[in-house]
Amino acid sequence: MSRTRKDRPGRTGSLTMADLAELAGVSKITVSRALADSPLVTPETRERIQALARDHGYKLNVSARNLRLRRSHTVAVIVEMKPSSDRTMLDPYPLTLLGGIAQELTAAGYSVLLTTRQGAAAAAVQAADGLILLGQGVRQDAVRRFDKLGLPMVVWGAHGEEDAHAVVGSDNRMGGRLVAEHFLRQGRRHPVFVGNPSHPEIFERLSGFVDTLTAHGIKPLLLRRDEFTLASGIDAVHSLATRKVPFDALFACSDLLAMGAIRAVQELGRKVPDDCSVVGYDDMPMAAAFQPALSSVRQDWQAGGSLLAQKMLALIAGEPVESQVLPVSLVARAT
Amino acid sequence: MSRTRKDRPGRTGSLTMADLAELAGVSKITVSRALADSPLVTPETRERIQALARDHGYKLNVSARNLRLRRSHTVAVIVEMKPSSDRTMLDPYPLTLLGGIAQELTAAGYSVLLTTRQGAAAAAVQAADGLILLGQGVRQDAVRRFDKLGLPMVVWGAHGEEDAHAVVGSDNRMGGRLVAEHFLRQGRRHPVFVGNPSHPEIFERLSGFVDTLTAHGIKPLLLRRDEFTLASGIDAVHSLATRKVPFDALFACSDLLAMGAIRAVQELGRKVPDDCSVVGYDDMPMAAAFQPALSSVRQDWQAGGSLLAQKMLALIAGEPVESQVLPVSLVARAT
DNA sequence: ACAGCTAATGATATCGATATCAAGACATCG
DNA sequence: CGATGTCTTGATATCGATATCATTAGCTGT
Repeated sequence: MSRTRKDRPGRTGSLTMADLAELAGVSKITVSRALADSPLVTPETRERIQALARDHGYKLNVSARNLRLRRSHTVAVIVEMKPSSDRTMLDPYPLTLLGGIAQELTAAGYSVLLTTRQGAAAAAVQAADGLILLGQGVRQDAVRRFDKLGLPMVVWGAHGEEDAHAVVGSDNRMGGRLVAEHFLRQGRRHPVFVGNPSHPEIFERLSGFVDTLTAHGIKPLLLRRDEFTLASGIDAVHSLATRKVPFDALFACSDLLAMGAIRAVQELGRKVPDDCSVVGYDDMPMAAAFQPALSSVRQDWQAGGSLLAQKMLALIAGEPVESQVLPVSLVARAT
Repeated sequence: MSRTRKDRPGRTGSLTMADLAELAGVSKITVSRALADSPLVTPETRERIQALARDHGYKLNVSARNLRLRRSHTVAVIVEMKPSSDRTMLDPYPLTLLGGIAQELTAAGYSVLLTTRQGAAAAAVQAADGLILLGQGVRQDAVRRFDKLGLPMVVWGAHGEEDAHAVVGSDNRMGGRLVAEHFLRQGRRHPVFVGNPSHPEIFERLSGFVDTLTAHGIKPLLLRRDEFTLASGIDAVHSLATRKVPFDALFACSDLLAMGAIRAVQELGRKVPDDCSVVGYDDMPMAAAFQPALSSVRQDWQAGGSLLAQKMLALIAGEPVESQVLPVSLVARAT
């Protein structure tokens, strides 16, 4: 029984370049060149081999090529996906960041390898040409751990004092300041920040907010809420009411939280924005259709993703890359 | 100053098993076994080698292993990302599907390779152990094209008549029927469907909607809108008003569209739901906080993602897999 | 003591592609 | 006519891991 490669059991039934070479009566390397459109082979034989490859459904073995070329045209994106009640990357908005990254990288011919920090899958990360970290603070140990891989790396989040790598993030401090100024213009006396400041980005919003207000002699209250849900916003306001804490302005660090808060304030029989103004964060599309129309700080997640990807591509190309903060803007509507 | 990249001279900078072997005074294969916790090596030498690997920061070359083992522990997810005005996978909700997939697969030790249909990046797909297709209709040529790769494949979307592969999707027809019955119970006479029926899933919603209504002697109107935005919803209602078409019930195929429509209806001086009831789709979290509280068809994208992933894992394990439709439910609120 | 057995390790081939260098065919030029 | 150069193709080594089969050391049993 002749062992032709045609009758290999099962597998993918895929031929190798060696098979093609035999079929065409040339050597492997000629096949390799022909398929790569190398000018080193006669147009005639190139055509012939390419046709052969098409007809027989030849499929390149990417692992073999990656091994030989020592690059994978793949960028790993590592997201924080702890199943806790914390805001996870599985939320729609952080995922938008991923969408921006994917769009930019695939346009450049790169693939995106999506992984979590935990899990055995982390092994695959090492095959990547670069690393984008989402959802973990910059100073976390995770960042240092991945730094050890020696891969080009870009991080999304708050900026550290002395970052060893490029960081891209929204200007959260500016977001806090804009809202503070908004409240000051309205003459509010008892502003409250609602959110989870243990999250570095949100901490920055808080500090921009607090700094601006205290500079004007106003001392805001911090109401800590870990969840970014409607219920959490409602609950936050209830908590203020039962404690009889005075408040006339709320800065919630997500739109959902803000909407919940507004409903709760209204249920207390108080008017928004007359008795209490409210500002959210992210400016989701329906913020404008909310009643009353929600004021919110807009940050462009998708643009952030694109930027992360662009910096990554630059790093891979060996160019130097700087950290960058993306400006945010306050969209002042009714509340 | 940019210290973006570790500047090692020449080489890849990382050692290989051969290097470790030399350091430990054993052979490559012993190193391989030691690192794989194989019982074939003495616990003592295993410890020694593992310590050595740690100390020297040894990193496995995944491409090499993939080549040898002929599997990559990677599942490719191919999403439709055309930059048209169509609903793209970059929208938050379809991305949630991806979140579910990622969570399930990474928990099982697999990585997710995210790619678009176009682009050279498609090459990397062939290295995957399986393929999940999102965002393209089942009967599209794209599906057939990827089918040729001979990889385990699962598709998200509407179910075809005779599918050659496993399809998972929401029960869109049921969604349409539920809304139709809701309108019938309310005694509505002039229901309108707002959305883009060229999208197979949305076409199913439409047909479930229409079939149920016509069975009760009511003929709904189709108002075609391609975008899933607030503006589009507003515009849709305006178009009805200027054409003086009578309507007393709107079924919008996204919540955003529904919210825009509601605002437009209210601006016309008509009451929701008294003069016109409205139902959206997806039941986004803030649907409940909308005023009036939005009724919506709930579909669990993330669960869909998990299910896709589970079926993929089963396929990879060689088990047979059936197509499946996920039930949806109508969350009837004020509108 | 010697055949027979297990435990631990190693030599070699292999996965499928590409880089390097060499070689044959053919044309050009002094 | 021989030397040189260009064009096309090929033989071989290599990337870094693992499978297979062979080998050695240590142990038991009668």
